[in-house]
Amino acid sequence: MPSTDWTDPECPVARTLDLVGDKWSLLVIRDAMDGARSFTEFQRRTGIARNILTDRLRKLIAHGLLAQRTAPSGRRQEYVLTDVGRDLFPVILTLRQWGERHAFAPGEPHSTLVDQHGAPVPEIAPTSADGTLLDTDTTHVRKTR
Amino acid sequence: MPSTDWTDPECPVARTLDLVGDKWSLLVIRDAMDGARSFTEFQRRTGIARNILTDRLRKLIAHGLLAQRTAPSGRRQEYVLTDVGRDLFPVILTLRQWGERHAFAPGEPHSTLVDQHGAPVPEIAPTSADGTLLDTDTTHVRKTR
DNA sequence: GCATAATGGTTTCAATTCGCAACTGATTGG
DNA sequence: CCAATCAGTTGCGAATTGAAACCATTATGC
Repeated sequence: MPSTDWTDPECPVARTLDLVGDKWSLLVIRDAMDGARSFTEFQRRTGIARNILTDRLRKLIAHGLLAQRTAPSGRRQEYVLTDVGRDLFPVILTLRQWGERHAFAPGEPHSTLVDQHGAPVPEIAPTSADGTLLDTDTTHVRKTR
Repeated sequence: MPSTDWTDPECPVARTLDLVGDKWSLLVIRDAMDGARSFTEFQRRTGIARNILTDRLRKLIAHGLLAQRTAPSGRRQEYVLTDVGRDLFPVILTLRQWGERHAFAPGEPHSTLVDQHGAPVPEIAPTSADGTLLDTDTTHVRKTR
């Protein structure tokens, strides 16, 4: 099932980017997480061209991030996140938080992610098992042995 | 300085993707985080075409994620992450962890991110202020007021 | 019952992006 | 001086993208 020619086969970052590493795929995922179900709804929210939307939906389905099914009501199609797709939540969240920090002028308004009680979602901070903060300087990649 | 025509101006996710939402930019960032400094080193690690690498380095510099400077030793150029670029660490990490979970067959080997003591970096789990786990179902976007 | 719109596409075609390969110009090493 | 390396630039064909038009089914209005 998976695409066999990875950009960098043993790097998980590169494999993920081979699957969703373009602007539209991740925006489709974002909107699916926020409740979009139908072709037209994705098109309206993202503003993506329809042929590209067709292509991206197919690819996401082919890779198991979305499932296509006939809507319970009429004969509509609907596109819902699978568990695999839903598991991109931390990716979308970190993209959002970076954007909030660095892609807006100070004081410029933007949408916010809130929990069930309406409280803003706290910023994600990668920590080691012992609780110390992790960043570029305190981690490194160990190649496959 | 920033690009003025955003795909979706008030969504931080969309803004971030406008800046780094392509495969190559994020792979360059990944390699910069893992120690790459020179044009040739980026080219060797990513396998990217050189004209595309030129373009991506320029864009990342223009948006303030990379800084270009003359290397301390000779008269070589080097490209180093700014604080803004370094702050993409959680994004790269979540992309990596999703890939580890879903883009490899069970038992298939892949590189791993470890901390200074060689311990694997734990998986990131978004939590609310009170410590409860957050996901797609327990959060939603609040539009700008 | 007929017109009209929406839904989920496909087709067409122009523009953009991509990547290979060749060339450049400035250094560096021997 | 000669060869190699570095950091590109240029040219060009191929692949990808995007806007708009078209199409075949259902729904909906009146």
